[in-house]
Amino acid sequence: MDYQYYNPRKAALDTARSLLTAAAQAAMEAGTLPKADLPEFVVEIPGDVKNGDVASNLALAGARAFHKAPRQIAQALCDQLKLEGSLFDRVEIAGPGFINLFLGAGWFTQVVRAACTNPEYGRTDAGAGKKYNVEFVSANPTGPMHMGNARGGALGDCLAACLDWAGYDVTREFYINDAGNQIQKFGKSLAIRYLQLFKGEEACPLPEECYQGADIIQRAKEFAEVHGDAYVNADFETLKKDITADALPKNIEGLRRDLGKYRIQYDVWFPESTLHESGAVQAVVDKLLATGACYKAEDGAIMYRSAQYSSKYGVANKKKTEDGTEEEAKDEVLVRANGIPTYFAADIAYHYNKLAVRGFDKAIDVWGADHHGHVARMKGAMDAVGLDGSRLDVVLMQMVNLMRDGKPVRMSKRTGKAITLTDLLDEVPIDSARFFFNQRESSSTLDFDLDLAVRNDSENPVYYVQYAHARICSILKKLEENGVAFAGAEAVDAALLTDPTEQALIRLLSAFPAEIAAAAEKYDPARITRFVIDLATAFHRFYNACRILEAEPDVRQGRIALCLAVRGVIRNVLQMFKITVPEKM
RNA sequence: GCGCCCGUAGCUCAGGUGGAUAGAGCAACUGCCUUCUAAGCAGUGGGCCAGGGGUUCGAGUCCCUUCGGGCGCACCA
Repeated sequence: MDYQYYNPRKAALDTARSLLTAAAQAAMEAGTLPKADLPEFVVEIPGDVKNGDVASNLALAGARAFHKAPRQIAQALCDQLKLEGSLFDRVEIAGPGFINLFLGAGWFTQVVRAACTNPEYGRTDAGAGKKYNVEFVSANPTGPMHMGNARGGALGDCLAACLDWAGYDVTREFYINDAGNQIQKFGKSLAIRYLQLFKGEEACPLPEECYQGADIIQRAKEFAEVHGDAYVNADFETLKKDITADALPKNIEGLRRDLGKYRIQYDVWFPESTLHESGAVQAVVDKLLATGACYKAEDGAIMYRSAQYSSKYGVANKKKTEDGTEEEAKDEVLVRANGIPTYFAADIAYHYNKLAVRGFDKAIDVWGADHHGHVARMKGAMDAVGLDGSRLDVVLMQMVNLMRDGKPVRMSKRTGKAITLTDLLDEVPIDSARFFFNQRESSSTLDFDLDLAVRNDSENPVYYVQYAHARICSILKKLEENGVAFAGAEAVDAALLTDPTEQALIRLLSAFPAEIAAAAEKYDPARITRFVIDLATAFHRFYNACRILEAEPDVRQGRIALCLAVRGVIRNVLQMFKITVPEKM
């Protein structure tokens, strides 16, 4: 059998649903149930295995439609269930009328065989090759990256991996904000720092609104080393332009290098400046003017009627006026009176580029929750330019609290400034950082325990998972040394794996492809982190309950297959998330 | 004021489109290595799921509301 894209959990649920549907039809034809439209019903994996492998509430949900007691309906359905040749070999009516189905040994055998032979077990074609663009971090190239970027990097990269494994055609993208106000501010800060080198700080003080970081001084020094004082008496705008041209590429390269160290490789680095240069920004503004979504204000600025497009995607932000009363959300500026477009204008052009020019089916943006106010207007803007706002999804992630000794830490001891991504990675292993940032759903604030992240023991969940992998490698080596070889998946019979820990392990293994698909659908890679911890736990339990080397040969073959399967799944998860996969610890 | 996120064990958190007795880890206590990695496992205790209303066979989950905490409401990005 070909196990490519095999999803055993989905197979079980889909089979159960169609068996029940067929049974309901048969019961209606046989007259044991009155003819009626089939109600909506649930087919699910119960929390407790005593309640079956798959359970359905069809009889409960159908009480009204069939005018019968749920247990009677359940009986009528079970009388018509054709389990022969299906994945199931037993059915039970329980409690108020639940129908509980029990999977046969054949299904368990398939799961183990698939998981131990298919090196890409977990991969499915659920995404049908749709083109998805995941844009994340997109930090300003004007300074170092912060904790939000650290979380966003781990989240975006691992989300992209989940989408890839779920069968989407994924592009990882970084949007370089190399145009606009903050670049002007960047240039001004650099220029002043440069002049200070020759004239002293008193002669040209750095204004409050400029970037205060030491990195700016460093770049100014680098420029001075090459050009000396040649620019001291030059026109200030010329200095700004030339020093920006020198420093900006270095900063972008720095972002690339730091993110690379964090094991993030982008497919596309997209510079905002190209949208201005190519006329793409102008083009969307013209388009919006032509449709009437935009108009020219008295002072010459181009305004966009934001609210009427964004209301579909959420309530528009109300503005508060000085006397405390509210007014309707006012129109937004796309091009200032001085002719310079706002960030929003460029952003519309950028997302238009993703969806219309490059033809992505979906654009997913990972944003800090502090930008949530922009989600509705951005989606609305997609409608306004003639696209579909639902093709843009925004994953909002909440803040990170760094914790040390149980207390939040805000500032770096070394620099006295906010802790940067580089600071974090100097202190904490990259494995821990990537794992920890994906332990919580993005919608929850995340406490990052610095003490825990550096620990080399089982309390650190990343070590716990890695240890399970190393332990399996060690067992397999031991077997090899004892001349015990794996006879191949076809020899595996899961009916011999009857220990509760073995059954639990197989059930978990069976869920892996569905878990990845769910992570992709919900944009939530954290569930894979939790899954792999659960899998490691289930393995350690199995290891303590069952001997492998001394087991009966047929049982031993099954247990070796379990080891291979678990090793493969842990390896796949860690590799997806770009975490080291140690064979020895 | 308006909007978004959160509120579950002492702490950090899980709890598919409502389902059966609300689960882990940490912390506390008790056991398990002459046997494949003890960086592991087993067990014990611990809960008005923030409060109050609703919806129904059935609510931690859905609706309304109150109270706490975080984050936003720029011709910044």
